[in-house]
Amino acid sequence: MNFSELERIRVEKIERMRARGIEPYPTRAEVTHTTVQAIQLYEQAESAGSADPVQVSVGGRLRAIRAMGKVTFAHIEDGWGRLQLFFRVNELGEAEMERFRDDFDLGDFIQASGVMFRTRSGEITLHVHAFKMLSKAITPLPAAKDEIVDGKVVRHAALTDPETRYRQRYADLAVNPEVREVFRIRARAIKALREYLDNMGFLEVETPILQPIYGGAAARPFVTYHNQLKQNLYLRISFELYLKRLLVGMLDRVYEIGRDFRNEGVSYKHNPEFTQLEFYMAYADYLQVMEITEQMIAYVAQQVLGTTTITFDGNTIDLTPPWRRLELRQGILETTGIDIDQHPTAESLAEAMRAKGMQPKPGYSRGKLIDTLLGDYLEPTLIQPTFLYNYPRDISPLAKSMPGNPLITERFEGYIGGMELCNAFTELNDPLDQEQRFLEMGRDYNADDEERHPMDEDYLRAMSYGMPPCGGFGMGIDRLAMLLADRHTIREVILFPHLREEDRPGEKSEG
RNA sequence: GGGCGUGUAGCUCAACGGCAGAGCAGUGGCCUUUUAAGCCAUUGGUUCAGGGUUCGAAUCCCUGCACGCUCACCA
Repeated sequence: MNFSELERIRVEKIERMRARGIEPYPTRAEVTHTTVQAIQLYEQAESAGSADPVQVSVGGRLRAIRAMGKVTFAHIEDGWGRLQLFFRVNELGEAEMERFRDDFDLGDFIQASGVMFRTRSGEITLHVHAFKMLSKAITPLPAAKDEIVDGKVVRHAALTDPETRYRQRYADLAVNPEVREVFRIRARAIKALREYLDNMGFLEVETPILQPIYGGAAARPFVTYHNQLKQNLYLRISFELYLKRLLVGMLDRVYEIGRDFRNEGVSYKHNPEFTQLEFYMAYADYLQVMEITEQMIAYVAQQVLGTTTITFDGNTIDLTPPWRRLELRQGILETTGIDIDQHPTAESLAEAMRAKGMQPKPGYSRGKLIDTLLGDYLEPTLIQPTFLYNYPRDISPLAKSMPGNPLITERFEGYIGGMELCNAFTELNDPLDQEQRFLEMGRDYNADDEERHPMDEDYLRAMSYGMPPCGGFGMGIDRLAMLLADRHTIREVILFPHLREEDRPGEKSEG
């Protein structure tokens, strides 16, 4: 390891400690309470009027040291909270006071034992009678100082550089407690989703991540290779086709929470790998799935935040069911003045768009043009929860057509905060129709090999055994976490988001 | 991939063609109820990398790298 001057000073402290027979990385701790438990214990004793000393042993990272000669104050922080420590020469003696001063730095993990009390200024504090090093930090944490303003911790000069925060998430988490809270929110949301679906009788399953044929979405895959099988495998871009096979096998309600991989550009709402929830429910249609969706999201918000009203990007958003339902055609008509029903062909629709001063991509299908209208004009306006429903068939190859209108499918997408959150439909379960859709898709993408999807023969074989009518649902968990934690880029809700490889010392990067 | 922007001490930031600085952190000292403790002293720099212009470059120009924003792409 290459050490900076600051680090070298700490390494020398380690050597001095070892020379004195003190282990800077002891094998075991003897911690009896968390910081928060220690404070609660004292508050209980206080309100009960007990005179018995409240003895605790706590562990945590040193976040502040205020040495004042014969007395020293410090704050430690553990995963639950923070606690002030009070060291006084009267109890510890000169030698121990000196040992603390010489051996300990900000960032070190310390164990402290003693009796809880209140200082003159009223802060519940541990009066330290004994302490030991639990783990010596060599690298100083990105410095930050705290100020208590109206009972809230205000952190000054915290680590803010996004590159450092993402590359060294451990340091980010260590000094920015609100970042830790984001990932607690995320974990609670996933737990609540599981609870909700489990209570409905859904079975959680795991399906292949390495797939011989990828499908279920339109995205370029990551490709890998199995040496013994001598074949290419693809990292899944969705779970859909495998989960629906399970309905053929009489697992009527299944869901999976896991990682999808899409070899596409990154943005504030796209990461190459992201977490998805998909569920499939036999004998349900997209209207029932719609109701489940709004109930489920409201449940999750209630469990995670204790309310169904959230704040996202400055907007107050009410997740209470029922959510607004807006036919896609109507939504586009209202935001652009274009009635897609009046334009049954791509040419006609493109002409209408040009008449409005838009620049539709040449060669786009009618469905892709509609998707452009949706993404560019309608989506940003959908701040309050909204279900857009009834999508064109040619951009919905796995969804069932509406009875009596083969060009429209029973599909909806849920939008919140101007962002697509989920996508669902009445699943296509007619194997002959499905084969036809695959063929149409192949034609659409014939020109561009990268986007063309291979025909999944085994999926058709499964469906030809008979698939019950069913509703299916997919949702980006990262985006849900963004909404619940009020974070505006996906990297803030992914612990280790992808960044370009870091320049390594000694290696010249080639132009 | 395109456009715009950023890159200076461990962290947060100044200096914008003329001696590379501050606060915090660090180091040494004083201080027995502090809490962004205070006071005194002090260390610390390949100014992202490489090239160019200039008497002189952190500053201007070029190239590269990384990051951010944005556009494109992403049923």
